[in-house]
Amino acid sequence: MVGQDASDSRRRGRSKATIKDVAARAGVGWMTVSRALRDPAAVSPATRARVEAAIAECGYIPNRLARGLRNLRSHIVVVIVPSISNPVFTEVARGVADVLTPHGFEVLFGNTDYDLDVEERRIRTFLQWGPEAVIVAGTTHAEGTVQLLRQMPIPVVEMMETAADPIDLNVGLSHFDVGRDMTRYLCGRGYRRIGYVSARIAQDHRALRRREGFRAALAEHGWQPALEDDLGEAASYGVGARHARAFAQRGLPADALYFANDVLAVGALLEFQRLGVSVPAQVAVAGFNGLDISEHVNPPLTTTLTPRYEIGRIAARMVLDRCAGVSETASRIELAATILRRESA
Amino acid sequence: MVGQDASDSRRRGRSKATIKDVAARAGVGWMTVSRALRDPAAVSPATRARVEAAIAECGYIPNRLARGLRNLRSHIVVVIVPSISNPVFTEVARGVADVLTPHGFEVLFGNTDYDLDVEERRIRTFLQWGPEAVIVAGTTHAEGTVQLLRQMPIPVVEMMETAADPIDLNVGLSHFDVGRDMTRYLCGRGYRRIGYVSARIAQDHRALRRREGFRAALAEHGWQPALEDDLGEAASYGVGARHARAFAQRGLPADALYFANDVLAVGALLEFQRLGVSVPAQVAVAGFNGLDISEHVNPPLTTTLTPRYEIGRIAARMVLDRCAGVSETASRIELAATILRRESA
DNA sequence: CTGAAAGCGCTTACAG
DNA sequence: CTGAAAGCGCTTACAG
Repeated sequence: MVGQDASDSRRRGRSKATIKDVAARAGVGWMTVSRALRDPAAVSPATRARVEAAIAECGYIPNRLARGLRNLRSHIVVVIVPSISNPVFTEVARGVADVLTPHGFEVLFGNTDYDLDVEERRIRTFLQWGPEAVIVAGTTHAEGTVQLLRQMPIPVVEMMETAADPIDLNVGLSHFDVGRDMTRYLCGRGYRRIGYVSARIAQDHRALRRREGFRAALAEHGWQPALEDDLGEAASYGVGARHARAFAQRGLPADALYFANDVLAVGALLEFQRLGVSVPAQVAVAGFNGLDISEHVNPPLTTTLTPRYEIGRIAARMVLDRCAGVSETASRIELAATILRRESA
Repeated sequence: MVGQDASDSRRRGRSKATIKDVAARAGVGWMTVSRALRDPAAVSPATRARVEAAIAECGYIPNRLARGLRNLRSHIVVVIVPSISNPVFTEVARGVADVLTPHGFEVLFGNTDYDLDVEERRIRTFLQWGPEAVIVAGTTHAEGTVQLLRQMPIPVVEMMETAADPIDLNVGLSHFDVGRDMTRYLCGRGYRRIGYVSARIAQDHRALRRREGFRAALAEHGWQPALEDDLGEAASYGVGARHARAFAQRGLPADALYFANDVLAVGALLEFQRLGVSVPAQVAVAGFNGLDISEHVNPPLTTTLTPRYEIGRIAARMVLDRCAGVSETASRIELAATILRRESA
C-alpha cells in the first residue's frame, strides 16, 4: 500500500454545472439551452454557437435522472441472467447492449446466482429505476416474480428457452428438442449405453429440460439411461474432470456421456486424455453450448451450438419494436439449435 | 415465429402508482409514506401498518430516479472495461457488484472494445447518470478522458495495473514485474531462446508492459528475444492455435513461448498436442491470467494468476470508503501476482 | 426563434 | 408523530 490522498473534493458530486449555469454563461434562457441540446435545428445558428461554447466551457453534462423523471422515460432496460461471469450470458448481454446502446438505452445487467428468490429481489430493485423493459433469462420464476412482471406495463422478454405460457415476449430454443436431438444423434452413431451428466440440475431448469429430451429419445428405442449423474457442485472444468475420474474408476459404465454443458464436457474430455481413456473409442463425449474451447480440445467436442449473441440481439429488437409501437413483430420466436458434429461423439 | 400479441398496455410505463396514490389509500399524507419507507421507526405502528398495507395493495415501487434527483445522489457506480465478454473482466465486475450491491448501489457496466475513443464516449454517456464513482480498467486513456475524470468531483478508480500518475485511486499489479518475473522463471528453468507472442498488442497496454518486463529480464542475461510475434486478430483459442501451427512450420524457432494471455497459450498448447509437438520437451509454453482452463489442459499451463475478483472487490471498497469519508484507506494498492508453476514450462 | 410557467416523484428541512 | 412547502434538473406544452 502506497500513498494517501483524501481529496475531499471527490467525496460528493455536488459541484456540477446545470442547464441554468450554461444559460447564464451563454446569455440565453435555460429553455433555449434545452432546445439546443435536443433539437439544434430549432435554434438560430448564432445562439446555438453561443450555447455550444458555454456547454464546453462549463463542462456541462446533462442529467439523465432529471430527464428520465420529467419524461417518465428512463431509457433503461434491465437484463437479468443467472450468472454474470458465465460466457454464455455475457454474450447474450453483449447482443442486447449492441442493439440497445446505439438507441440511447442504458442496460442494467444483474445476476441471480441461479436462485429464484434472488431473481425476484433483483428484479424488484431494478424496477425502482423505472426500466422501459425487462429481459430475463429463463421461463421458470418465483410466483411473486411472475405476478410482478405480468402487471408491469412494460415489455418483458423471457429468453434462452421457449415458454409454454410466456409472461409477454419470448425468444429461445426448445431445450427438450436439443436434448432429444443430441441423444438421437448419439443413438444414430451406434451408442447404446448413454448417460447424462449434470451439475446442480435442480437449479438449472434448461438442463433439466434437455434431460427430459434425452430420456424421450432413449424411450423411442425402448432404452434406459446408462446413468444419470447429477453433481452437487456448480459446473466447472474441475467438476467435469472429477466425474471423468470417478467414471473411469467405475469401469466406464457407459459408451457415451452427454454432459449438461461444455464446461463439464471439456473438463471430462481433458481428464480422459490424462487418464489414457480414448475418446470416442472407449467413451464418447457430447456437450452443450458450443463454447470456443470445445472446438480446440482433442478430439474436438461434439456439442450443440446455442445462438447466444443472436438471442440477445433478438430480445433487444423485440423491446425496440414494442417501444416503437411496431405490432407486426412476432412475440414468440423459437430459434434453431445446430449440432456441431465433431470427433468426440 | 409463432404468436402475435400487441399488448398496447405494455408499450409505456405510465400507469404506475406513486407515493401520493399510496398516501390516499392509506389515508395519510405523502410525507408519512416517504418516512415509513426510509425510517419506519419514526412512524407510529398503526400508521405504519396502514401504509404498508397500502403499498402492497398499490404494488407501489419507489422511483429511484426521483429519489436520486432530489438527493443529488444517484447510488450508481460506473464500471468500464475493455471487453464485457472476457472472463477476466466479468470476474472483476462480479467483485465490484458483490461489494457494492449490498450497500444499495447499482452498477452500470460498460465495455470499450479496447478502443480509447469508445472509452471516452462511453464514460461521457455514463456520466449523465450522475454516478457516485467511476471504476475503469487500465491507466491509459484518451486525453479527453483523463481531463474529464480529473475534474469530476467523484472518486475514480483505475484498476488492473499500477499507475505511475493515477487520476485518483488505483489498484492492480505491475505488469512490468509480471512479465519480468515470468521471464526470469523461464530463464531459471534453463530456457534460452524465449519468444513473446501477443495479439493486437498496440491496444493491449498491459500486454505491452509485460513485454517490456520480458525484454528487461532477458537483458539481465544479455539475451535477445528469440521472437516477438504480434498477431493481427483479437486473442482467441483459434489465433493461438494458428500461431502454434505456423511456429511448428518455421521449425520451432524458440525453446519457450510466453503468450500474452491464457487464451492464446491454451489454443497453442492444444494445437501442439494435435501436431505431436511435445510440451515442454520441444517447446515450453507460458500464459497469463490463470483462467480455470489453464489448470486442466495437458500438460497444465504455467501462468501468472491475476487476482481479478479481488481487484474488483478492492476497487469497490475504495469507493465505499471514500464515500463514507474514511481517509485512512490507501489510495494506491499494488497487488502481488503469483506464478502458477505447472508442467508446461 | 425564444422564454416563463408547471410539474415529473421524491426528500429535506421546517411547522404544528 | 404528522403534514404542507420548496426544490432537485430537466422538458412539455403554451405564449410572445
